[in-house]
Amino acid sequence: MDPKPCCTICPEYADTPYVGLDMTLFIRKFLSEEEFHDNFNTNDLVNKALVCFSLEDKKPPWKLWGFAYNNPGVEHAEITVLQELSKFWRSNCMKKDSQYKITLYATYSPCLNCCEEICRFLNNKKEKVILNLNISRFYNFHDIDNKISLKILRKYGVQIKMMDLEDFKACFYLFVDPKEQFEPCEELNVHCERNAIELDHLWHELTVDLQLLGHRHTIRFTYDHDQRYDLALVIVESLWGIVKRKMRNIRPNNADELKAAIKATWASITPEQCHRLITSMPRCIDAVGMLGLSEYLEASGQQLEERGLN
DNA sequence: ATTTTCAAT
Repeated sequence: MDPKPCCTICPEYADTPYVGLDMTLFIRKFLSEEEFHDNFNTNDLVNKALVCFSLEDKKPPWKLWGFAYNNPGVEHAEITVLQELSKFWRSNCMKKDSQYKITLYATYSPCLNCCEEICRFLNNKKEKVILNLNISRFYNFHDIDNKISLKILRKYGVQIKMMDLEDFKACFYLFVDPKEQFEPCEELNVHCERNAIELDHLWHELTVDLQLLGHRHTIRFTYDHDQRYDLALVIVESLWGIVKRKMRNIRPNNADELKAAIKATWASITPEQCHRLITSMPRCIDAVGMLGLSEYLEASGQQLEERGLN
């Protein structure tokens, strides 16, 4: 059995010199029923990722659709899909006043890098683009980055949902052919419910992985739902890569100490680093400006002033 | 952790 997906390249791309993508992208092709069940499966171990995608404007039919697998060691599936969408954007006249909707059904939640690429993709669009991301299971949720990245995506307005029975069904009927009746895999509802709860927790918690700081266990603590605090923490989280490096030698003993350490670390972030955040996350910073959160951004007040946000 | 996770200890 070949563990890789069947490797026929779409005829219309047969002479396209794709590097690293030629075996993983399928445009206007349906999944086989077997592929669907192998990948959109909440029970078995799956060491590959699959993303089904569709692009539509206000009226049907889909402008572009298909699916992509990851290219082992080269590219995650999301990147392949984004590249294809970008290519479509470049080679078609997109109407500025139109509203585009991208729907993704992904077997794994996107990693930090993929989330950043999704943000970049959305940032580059002048048109209104709604992105619906339906996820079948979490990707390596032990790694804090894969949680924080979802929060960043959400702040960007991406509609994120852990797939429920209806979503699996919808994905099946949209992307599989030939197909029989949809058969949910065992325990699907149980897994879906757990996933939905997990995602809801994620939205309402600041999760900090103390393993990174030399502790053995991950500590999860909730913060209040005050929107200002929420946003401030999301900004801290978005800078987590920097914070992580800066906090290497700090050993907080409890959640309060940890919070204080994060706050202090945040305050020590340089304007240059903050500038990088501002340019990569304008929507987040806009929200900060609107809500008068600049006190949380003292270290970068200069940058905010320049942009007229405080 | 529910968890072998976009492979390859």
